[in-house]
Amino acid sequence: MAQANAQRGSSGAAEARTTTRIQRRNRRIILDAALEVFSAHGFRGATLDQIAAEAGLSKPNILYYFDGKEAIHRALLTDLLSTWLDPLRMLNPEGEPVAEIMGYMRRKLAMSREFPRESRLFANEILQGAPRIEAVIRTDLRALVDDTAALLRRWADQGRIAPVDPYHLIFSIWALTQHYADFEAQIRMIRGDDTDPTDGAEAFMDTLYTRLLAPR
Amino acid sequence: MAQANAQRGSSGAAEARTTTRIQRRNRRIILDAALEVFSAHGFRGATLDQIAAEAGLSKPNILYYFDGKEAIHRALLTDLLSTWLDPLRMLNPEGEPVAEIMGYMRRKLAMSREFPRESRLFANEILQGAPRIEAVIRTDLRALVDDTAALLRRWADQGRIAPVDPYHLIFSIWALTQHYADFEAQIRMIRGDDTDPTDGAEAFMDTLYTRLLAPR
DNA sequence: AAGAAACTTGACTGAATGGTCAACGCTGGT
DNA sequence: ACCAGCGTTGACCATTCAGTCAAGTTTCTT
Repeated sequence: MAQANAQRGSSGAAEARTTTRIQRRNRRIILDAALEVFSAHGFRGATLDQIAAEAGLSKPNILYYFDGKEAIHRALLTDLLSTWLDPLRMLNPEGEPVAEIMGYMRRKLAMSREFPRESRLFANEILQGAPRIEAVIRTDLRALVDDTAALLRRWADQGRIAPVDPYHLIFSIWALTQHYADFEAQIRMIRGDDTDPTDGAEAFMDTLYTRLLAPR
Repeated sequence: MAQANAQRGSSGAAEARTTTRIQRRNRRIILDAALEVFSAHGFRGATLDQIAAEAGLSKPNILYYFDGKEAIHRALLTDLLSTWLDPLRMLNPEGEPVAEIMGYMRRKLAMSREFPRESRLFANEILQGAPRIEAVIRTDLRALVDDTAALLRRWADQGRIAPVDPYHLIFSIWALTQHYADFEAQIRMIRGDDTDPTDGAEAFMDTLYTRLLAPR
């Protein structure tokens, strides 16, 4: 860790860093290439040369924009995390409970379909024990989940949804939606490579959660 | 690929290979150590030195028993796959449909709890696109799933379970059970490190599938 | 007991890979 | 038109890591 004048990110001092047009463009190109490579091969499996090739830039040029492999990975995860948690934040406590939960499920499934690379990047990180995002999970995500669980329990107490363990309800939505992105390879091999893995998934999950949550 | 007289595995010729006591013991030790390391760091992230250290053997000794890193990994996956598919094979077409499906779900969940390392090894492989087990998935697993799906559809046609997409039903069981092993780190960080991640999972899934499958 | 075969390892090697550096564009402001 | 500093890269390092080898030690068989 030394030079790299082209720093940005949350750790930079309060100077008015003038990011040029070229900087913005190249950083985006690099992050996109890195997402492609990291999500396909994992952190250790990815090489700077692969990222450079994918980005169409030279390796030293990559390192001109980022402090190292680790820094690129960190930048990706940081960007990802807020995006990843957004659907959960959009739960409206004032809304109709079942519709709200279904909406969350659909948003999450849509993200798996639209951002499978991000999903795999995240899955890889958690599989390794989440060493690089442990702090965020223990604080931000945990608080968000606790709040949501409390809301779900309130809804259950009011008899507006069936009483179920709110944590497992949330985990089940994560599990199902992640699965369609992370295990896409397996699903394709079983259902045929030409089928969209998420085909029918929404209908299935719709039925699943409608029956689970219907107040009795 | 050259020497390594201590070969075994499914590719060996039909000679009566006399595996000694030491060979059996050390191979088991190596595979166990490799499972530990591969499941924690992925294929590329694992090193032979780590495996050797974990096994308490020297690196050349590891290579005396296996043809290379790749061979160890292949051996693990091969061993794993049959174990992994067993619960599905145990579905009894003559049994009571809902009870059979619940039984499958419970067996799968039990495996996630008892063999989280195997689960993560498998998840890692699929995440990378399943390059090393693609053949088995496309043949054995696919056939097994197709058969099971046909059985489920028959049960639905007979009105013994609610009509649901059989493939997504199977995928959902995989997704939920794998999640508790593969995303254990995340679950622990959210629910507290002292809680068993699968606590309450069985009850939740029980409710979930009971309501989904109840004939209407 | 002794020879053969099985087992073990310290010391290497070659390739891959993250990162550095000095030198060379190129561009925008004046 | 010029030049300061941003942008770019070929050529290099240092380290890591899979795999080799020759020389040992242990175990089995008779």
